[in-house]
Amino acid sequence: MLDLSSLNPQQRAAVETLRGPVLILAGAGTGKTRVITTRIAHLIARGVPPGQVLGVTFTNKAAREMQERVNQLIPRPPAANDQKPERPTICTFHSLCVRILRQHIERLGYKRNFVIYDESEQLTAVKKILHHISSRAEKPDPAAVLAMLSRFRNGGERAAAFADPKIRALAEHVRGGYESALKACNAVDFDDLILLTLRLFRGFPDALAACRARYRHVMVDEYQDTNAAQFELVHALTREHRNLCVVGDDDQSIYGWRGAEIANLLDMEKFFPEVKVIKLEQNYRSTTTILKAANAVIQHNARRRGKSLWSQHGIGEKITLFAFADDDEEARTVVEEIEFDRGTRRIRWSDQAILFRTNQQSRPLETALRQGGVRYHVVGGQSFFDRREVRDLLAYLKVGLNPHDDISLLRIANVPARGLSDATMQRLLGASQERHSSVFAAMKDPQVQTAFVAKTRVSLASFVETVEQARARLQQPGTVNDPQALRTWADGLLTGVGYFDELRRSEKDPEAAENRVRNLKELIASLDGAGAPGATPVARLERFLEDITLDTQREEEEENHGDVVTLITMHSCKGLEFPHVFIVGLEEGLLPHARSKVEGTLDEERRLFYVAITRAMRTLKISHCAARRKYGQLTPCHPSRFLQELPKELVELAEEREDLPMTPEQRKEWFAAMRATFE
DNA sequence: AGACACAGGTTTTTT
DNA sequence: ACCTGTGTCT
Repeated sequence: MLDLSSLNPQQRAAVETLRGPVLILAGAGTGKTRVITTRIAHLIARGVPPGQVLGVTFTNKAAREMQERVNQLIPRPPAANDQKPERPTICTFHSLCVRILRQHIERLGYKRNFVIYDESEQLTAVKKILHHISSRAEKPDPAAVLAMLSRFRNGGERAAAFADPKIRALAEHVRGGYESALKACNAVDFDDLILLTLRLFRGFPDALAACRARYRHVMVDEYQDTNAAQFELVHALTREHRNLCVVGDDDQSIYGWRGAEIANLLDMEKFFPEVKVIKLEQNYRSTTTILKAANAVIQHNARRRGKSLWSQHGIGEKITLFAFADDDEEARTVVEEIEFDRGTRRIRWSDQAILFRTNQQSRPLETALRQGGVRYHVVGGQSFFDRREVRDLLAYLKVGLNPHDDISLLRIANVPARGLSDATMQRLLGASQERHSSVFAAMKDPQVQTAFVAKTRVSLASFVETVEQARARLQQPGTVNDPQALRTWADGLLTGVGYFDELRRSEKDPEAAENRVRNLKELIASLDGAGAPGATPVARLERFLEDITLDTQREEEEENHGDVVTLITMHSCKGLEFPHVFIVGLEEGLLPHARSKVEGTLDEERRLFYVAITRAMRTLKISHCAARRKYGQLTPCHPSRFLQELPKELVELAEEREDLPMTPEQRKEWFAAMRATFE
């Protein structure tokens, strides 16, 4: 039997409320994941078939963690009879929808092997349409149009109201073309995954009925981050049986700018009047000082479900407030503090985190850390999958699967150069639009071919041949039982087209070139592990691409190992905790960000500060500067208004220090001397 | 096609 | 300051 005795009364109530709608308001550090996983285990212990339990998260990381912890809690079913033991479904919104769509999407006029476009592919599609529309007067920002498009499609009308009317108009204008362009490529984007599932449910009640019957108990994590479409999806599944348990924290809603509707959580009673609300307020992470500060700050927000964190961890140290002359001094002193803590209090680098509002703030910090000889890693930022060569490889793989995927085809058509110039591709694109066909189909069309000079026709024919051969080899029946078939295929494809040679040639630095090649080879090697063993190479490749598109962070955790300081934005630190936290750049214009004043999202900026504060377990240091280098210019700054919301008695000002040596050499010596002192 | 110069625009980010 | 996209020249 499941042991609930170590839970506090609120946690226990949450775990034991098994039927009907439940809202668990889980403050930062209140054992949320533990409650969710224990509740799932409890459902199963009380006789709910595991297969009827659905847990939905936003990130793959959260899904993995939950999956693991649930597995530890529920007894392994006897592995006897050859039928697979049922497990609860714990996955992200998007992978849930992929599962549903892989079964039913043909009813919506897509082919079952649809590809999923990631953001850069979406952007390419938008750019192409904007180009086509060709509003010569001004050059619109495609990223802004795409963001607005996403808002519209997800039903975030309210949020879109503040936006630039030009962008709005453009987004509305582009919408039709964008949607049909993707559909023509048999491609769906992240939003489509949710929206098409909704369309499926509306158009085909039997599909909805099947999903309702399958998922009788639904839990949703980070509910404050759901957008209108996700909200509808959850409601479609649970409206009837009403076994919906949502977990979240309105005070930690920091993704409004990308469509999250905090109202979904605040107005839960509107749709589920009988909802049972449970507040988790006992925090197991931070000192009382830190929690008092967090409570005081967040109380300045108007519309919220009241909640007040407390803990038994004692008062702890006061919050230290630093005032610096500029961002360089800030960075240097942060490093000095880290090294001082390490020397005097044996605090490891890995117990320290530096939090900032914008990514560009990491630059001076990184410089100072490197000069001080401190190991660090930056969370987020440029992803492995944004690298040019990785995108090229993925495009090749996608074309192998589906040559009618225009975005991928256009990406690789002339990489490496094979005589298909931009002009040629533009004409092909035009021809494909006239014919309502894919670019690849246009390439094969004899009528289209006659429009090109002989040399180009040869290049075209040879490219078409390359693609078709690659596809034929991928589908060869003999390769089913070779676990390395995919790797061999992909490596052969890239080698055959001369991609590796091109990569080596185009990179000046030979070492960097080898690095890129090695990265690619490793990624190709990982194809071996894709999909179910014994499945066809096509199926395994589909699975591989799906996993990569839906889970871009998966490899990045390896760098997390070892004794290194964490540099992270306030947005990506949600869900994490660190013994010692430094929040830098508490200035008007940065936090709250200048843009938030225009957009009227001051509340969300305050929540961001709240999230940052509540990451700290033991000590918290906060700093602001009198001036900061912005776009190359030293600009004066004023302390953030949020600093005044910190109760005075919880804060102490950092002592003035004598100036540190300024040149890098002197500073290195200074740090060496300090280290020597503590040895 | 590739190298170079110039203009413009700089929040947050997962799937 | 720095990165991206675009335009021009070879």
